[in-house]
Amino acid sequence: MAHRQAQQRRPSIHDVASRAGVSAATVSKVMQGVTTVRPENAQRVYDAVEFLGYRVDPLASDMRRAKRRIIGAIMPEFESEFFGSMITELEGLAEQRGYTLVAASSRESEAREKEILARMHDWRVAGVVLAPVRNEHGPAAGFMKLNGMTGVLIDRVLADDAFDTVSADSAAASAEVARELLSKGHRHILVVGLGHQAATVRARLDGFRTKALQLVPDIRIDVVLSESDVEPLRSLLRDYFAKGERPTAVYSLFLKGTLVVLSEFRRRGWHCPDDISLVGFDDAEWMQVTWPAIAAVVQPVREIASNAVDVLFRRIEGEGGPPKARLEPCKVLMRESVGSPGGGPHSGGGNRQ
Amino acid sequence: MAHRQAQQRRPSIHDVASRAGVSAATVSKVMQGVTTVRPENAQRVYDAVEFLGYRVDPLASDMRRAKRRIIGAIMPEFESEFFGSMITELEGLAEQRGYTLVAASSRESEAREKEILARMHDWRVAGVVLAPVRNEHGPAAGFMKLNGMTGVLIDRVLADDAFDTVSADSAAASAEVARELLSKGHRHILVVGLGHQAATVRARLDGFRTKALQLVPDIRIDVVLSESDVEPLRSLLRDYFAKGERPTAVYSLFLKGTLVVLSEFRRRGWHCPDDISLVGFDDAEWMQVTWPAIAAVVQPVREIASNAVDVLFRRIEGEGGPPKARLEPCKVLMRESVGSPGGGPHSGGGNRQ
DNA sequence: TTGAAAGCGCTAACAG
DNA sequence: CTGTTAGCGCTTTCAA
Repeated sequence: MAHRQAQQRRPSIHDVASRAGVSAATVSKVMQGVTTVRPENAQRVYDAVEFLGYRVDPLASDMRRAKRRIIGAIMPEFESEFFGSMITELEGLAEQRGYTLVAASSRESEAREKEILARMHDWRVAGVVLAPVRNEHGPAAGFMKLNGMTGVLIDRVLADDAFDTVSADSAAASAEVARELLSKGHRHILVVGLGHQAATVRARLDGFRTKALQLVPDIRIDVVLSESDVEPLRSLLRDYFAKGERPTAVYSLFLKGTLVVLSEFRRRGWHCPDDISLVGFDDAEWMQVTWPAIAAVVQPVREIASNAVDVLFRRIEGEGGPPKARLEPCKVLMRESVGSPGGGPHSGGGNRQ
Repeated sequence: MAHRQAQQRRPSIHDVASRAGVSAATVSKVMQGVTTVRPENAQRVYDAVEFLGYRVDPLASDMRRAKRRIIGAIMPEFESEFFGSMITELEGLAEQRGYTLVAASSRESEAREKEILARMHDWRVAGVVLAPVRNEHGPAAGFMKLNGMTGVLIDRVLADDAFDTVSADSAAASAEVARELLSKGHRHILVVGLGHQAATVRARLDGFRTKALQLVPDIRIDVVLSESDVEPLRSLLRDYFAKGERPTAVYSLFLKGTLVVLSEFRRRGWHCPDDISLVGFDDAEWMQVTWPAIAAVVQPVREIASNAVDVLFRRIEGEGGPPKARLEPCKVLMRESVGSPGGGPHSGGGNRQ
């Protein structure tokens, strides 16, 4: 029970000390669970703490310590389920270790990414979980390196010579998508992506292409990549289909791409899977309630988050050694949006989920 | 240009002071833009700052100031577009004012909400933007009140006697949905909601019902409310339809409800709008690319965020007066999921995008 | 086992 | 206009 009324100033360690009749140093020790305090005194401290409703000021406390118990997280956006859950996970994990997470969105801008990082450096964060906008070679990673910050890179990265990385095994997942689509009989497939995310998009594309060519050497794979932004993709795609191209399946390498593809299908009046099949990288809750349900590659958010945090704290605690690159396996959920080419209505058998 | 190499210790204000040949106090003044410093000295400080790559430590600085330039944000979740954009907006707004945003997810738990708040209080945040799990009367708001914290309540709130509130005008939006559905000829409508969000769900329900009854006194409105969680809603809904109920339209009062409704439609093989119409509170990107596109009420995220921050800073700066309750107008986007009852295939005319 | 003293990095009050 | 002094709230030697 807090006995103080809505107070002006919160009680400080000295208030506790004087009420308990000990020194601030002793209170500090008790609060940190040091065992060399006489039980009698400890009890007096506990009583005073309870009476005053005292709580340690974590910032003041960090001020004196070596490292601050804060970790930073920088994501390209907060609006998607993927990064939203990522932040939720990271926050929980940080909290478990007695750290506070400060999260910021780079809003897909490398410039902003670097500014945020500089601000986090000002905050003397103990470490940073950075999901770079583009890849591991951006200015933000450079800044971290230059300033000797400790951090881990996630998501749109493959491997780095300065930082540990944790990401989804895009290549393997894409290979599996290739296997699934080819096994359904698709022989002309369009792959849609965003070029500037280099690292991962490349891995996804290569993983898909390599496996596909290995299984069916004369498979036809078209690629529509938008270099910079999502919007151009819309017209590139429109042009592609306007030329009369008629692949039997589309594999979108990222979530917004899947939305763009769907909206292009709408425009042309095509339905999945009767007119064309679709698989997207990145799952979302709505994909299983729409009709048809959209097949998707599910990234293991929890695994990525927990590995990232593990690795990060290992570095924070001073563990050395060369940076490691972790890849976490994805799940591929084939849903109704995938059928057999030419299957037509009510014949696209073999759908799971 | 920073001339230091990857340093062990960041330069402090004293390093700058001694290099510039002035006192720390003078450096502090220069950094804060105080104009009463002799230009010559100011220049020496700037030079030293640049040479050393010095940046003020915001935490140390706050330590001495009255208030810390940190504001906290607590959202029920980060996974949805709504709260994701909310955080993005809040972060940007806080940053504009030189504040850092510390965000946390209560994960739909009032217990956790209160814990987070206590931690933020420990941090001596200048203010809090709280989107309560349930409503303005939860334990978290009580905690804030009790501890004299300054804050603003958003989203699932209507009005409070201790804090300013900012939320979407759910009632007005729901009235508009009623008007739209009735004008299309619907006379039997199911409303689906989650009871425990009391404040807003009640407003949405009442807004809808009042307007509907006013327009068509003998309209039939069924209500399926799940008290606690989303999952029970699924079976309640199943039972409802199993009884043979056959409304011509469904209005879901919250996003997850819309997903549940859609998935129930799937299960029964019903298509919108031919078999039944659907409108959901809360918009999402995917809703305009699915087939049919889902009609939705769009909450004005930016307006809510910017008003919340305005109001909050006004309080932080000591402005008095009774708490105000703001309601921001929503947009209702009627899309293909809404047609006329009995319209059947290709006759659900009058759809707008 | 304890507490006095010395700060962490910064700012504010007040002499000079 | 500038520097000295005195802290913010806490932790950490280190001597007692």
